[in-house]
Amino acid sequence: MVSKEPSRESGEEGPARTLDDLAALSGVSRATVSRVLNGGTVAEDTRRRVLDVVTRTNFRPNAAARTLASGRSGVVGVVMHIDPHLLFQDPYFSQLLQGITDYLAEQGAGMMLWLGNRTKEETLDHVLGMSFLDGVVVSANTLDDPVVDGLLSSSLSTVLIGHRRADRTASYVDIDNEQASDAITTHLISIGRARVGHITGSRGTVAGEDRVIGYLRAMRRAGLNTDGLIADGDFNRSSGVAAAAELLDRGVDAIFCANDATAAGALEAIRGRGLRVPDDVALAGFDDLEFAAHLDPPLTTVRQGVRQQGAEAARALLQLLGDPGRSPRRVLLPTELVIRQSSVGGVPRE
Amino acid sequence: MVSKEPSRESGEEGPARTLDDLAALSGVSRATVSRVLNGGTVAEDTRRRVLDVVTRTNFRPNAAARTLASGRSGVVGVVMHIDPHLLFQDPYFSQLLQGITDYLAEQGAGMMLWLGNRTKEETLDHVLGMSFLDGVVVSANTLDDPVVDGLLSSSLSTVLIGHRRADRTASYVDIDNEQASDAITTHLISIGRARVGHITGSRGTVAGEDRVIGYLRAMRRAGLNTDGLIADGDFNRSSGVAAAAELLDRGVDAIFCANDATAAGALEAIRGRGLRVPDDVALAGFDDLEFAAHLDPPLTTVRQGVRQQGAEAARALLQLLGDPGRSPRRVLLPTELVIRQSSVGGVPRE
DNA sequence: GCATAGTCTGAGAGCGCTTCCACTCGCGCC
DNA sequence: GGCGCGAGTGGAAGCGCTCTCAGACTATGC
Repeated sequence: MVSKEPSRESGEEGPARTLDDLAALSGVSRATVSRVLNGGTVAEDTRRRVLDVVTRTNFRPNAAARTLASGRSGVVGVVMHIDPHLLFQDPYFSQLLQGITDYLAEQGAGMMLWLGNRTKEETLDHVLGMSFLDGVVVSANTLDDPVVDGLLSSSLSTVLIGHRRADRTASYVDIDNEQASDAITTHLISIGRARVGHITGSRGTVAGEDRVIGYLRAMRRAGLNTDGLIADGDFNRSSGVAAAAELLDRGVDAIFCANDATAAGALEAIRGRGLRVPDDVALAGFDDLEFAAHLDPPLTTVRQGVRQQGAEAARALLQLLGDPGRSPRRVLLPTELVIRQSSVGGVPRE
Repeated sequence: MVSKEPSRESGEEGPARTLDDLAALSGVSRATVSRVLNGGTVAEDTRRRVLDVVTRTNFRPNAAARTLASGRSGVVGVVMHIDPHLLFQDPYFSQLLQGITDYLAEQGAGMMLWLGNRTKEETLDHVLGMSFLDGVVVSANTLDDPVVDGLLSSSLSTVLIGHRRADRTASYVDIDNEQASDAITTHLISIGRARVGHITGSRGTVAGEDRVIGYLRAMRRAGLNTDGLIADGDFNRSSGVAAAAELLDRGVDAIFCANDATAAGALEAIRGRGLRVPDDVALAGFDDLEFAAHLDPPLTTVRQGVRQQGAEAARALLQLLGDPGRSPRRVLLPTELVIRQSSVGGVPRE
């Protein structure tokens, strides 16, 4: 004969699988149990009684049912549509991802991840297919990206990492690439360099283009000519070697590279010609990755908190979800000019 | 007056949000729509009619409702409880992750990811809290891991990457570390080395321990003494430098390192003493990471398809989910002995 | 011609939760 | 003493889907 009413004394109860089970066990209605679990107003002793049963039975609410009934899942998507090889290679992306996962984990939010294994169309389809997602953080590196477009035009709350010049309605987190490039270029000018070259990042990326703009702005303001002083790179070391060679042929006394990896390549090229840094050619990068401080000479660069960018993006998304009426969140994170010996040789200033 | 029956001619329909909407639009019942969407038996022209409406309205089924009703979500968890720094640093983990994500994406399965940002208890709690997960792939590196224990004792279908000697019931994917270590050690013996040293991986890891066992087995079989020939490492380059120094002091004519990174460190130490590889000391690693072939001399090592391991784990999980009655899946992937000049100097054999 | 089998479809009962609404108290107020 | 009020609670209606069941109808066999 099976007793329907489990004994209160026994620590051993049938596992409670539903709110109704809990309700029966603690002698209240399902609605009250739900209130206890979700922080509604419940009398203190009722709450305690229910919570006691919850912990004793090791109850876990059914996430699907919860999502269906409430319309929110507590899960957000993270889309980094980048070649996974690059994703894990390039500290930029891995730090970004770390910043995001840290913040989300801290806030108790779940995360689904899409990397660039598939075509953009497939990825977009997969993400939108996960209809329970509350929102999504997406890396927007290139000026034009169907994944980003698709997400923005969907009903999903979306926060971009990196922004798009054309769009003034989307929420995003980014750094002010123009301003930072302007600042570091101005620094190179301020130490007496007049023929400052620039090795660009990948054309078609927001960061790459904006850094060119900042560079040009600084040069123009100083009344300096930039003819032939811009060489195309692609954010990779090898492109730095080639582009630096070009610029050296044309005669430069400083090179501002779109990122640190490129600068490392440029350094190699400069050295290869027997020139000295910074005496003959001053050098600057962008990112302040770990190795930048350990180059010889240590690299002048722009420090951007990549991890922080990830965390900020996640935070912006959660804020947006918490208050849907809220206007788009636009966050421009500050950067810091880090001057080292590759530009001011005699004056180590770390 | 609002027409309940949308005109068939108009390409412009109200967005269909539910199966009932679709049913109304295509003049069938909700059950039939569901059958169309899930591959039930439906008359061909009915199916076409419904699918037409589905695409026209750009319908996306509600994943939460689907999960609630069916009990499966199409989403699996991936738990790699490793310091994220290490995760992105070490090609082993990133390749594993790539293998998993590739396979899952290909199969149309969703993926939630947990990295080692939190304590193991928190992670376990998060994962189990996502009650809609169909199953989970978890990396089991250490002999003892509360996350792995917790998952195995939960009701969640679980596949381990790496296995646990004590457990003969869990599903796992692994390589035969013992056999592979035995083979590479035997190779070193076969080229005439008698004092073969071993630099271990991290103690407490399955891979580390099993490689020691394989090494010992080979040495014993050959009747060789191993006293003082084992030095502790931790899978990192720097530990290879230190441990190799130890072994060289004790006199060895070959060193088998628990992985390639350690071998790179050992190579450095050997060179540092002015000794030649392989003439004075033959060297072998494990993993066959990209750089192994580009060391000087190229490194003899064991190739394990890490990416494939990830893919196999994902596949094993999906198989398990497809047929719950099925007995645990235990997959031991083959490894390949890659002999290069660090052991057989004169005979390049790539 | 009728029983039988096979094919296709609709009705409807959930899945486990949230949340609106209404109801019951006990309290302080005029 | 009656009233309003707020706090606490239960009832019940969904959320959007799956899936069993039974029914309708057609094809087949004897």
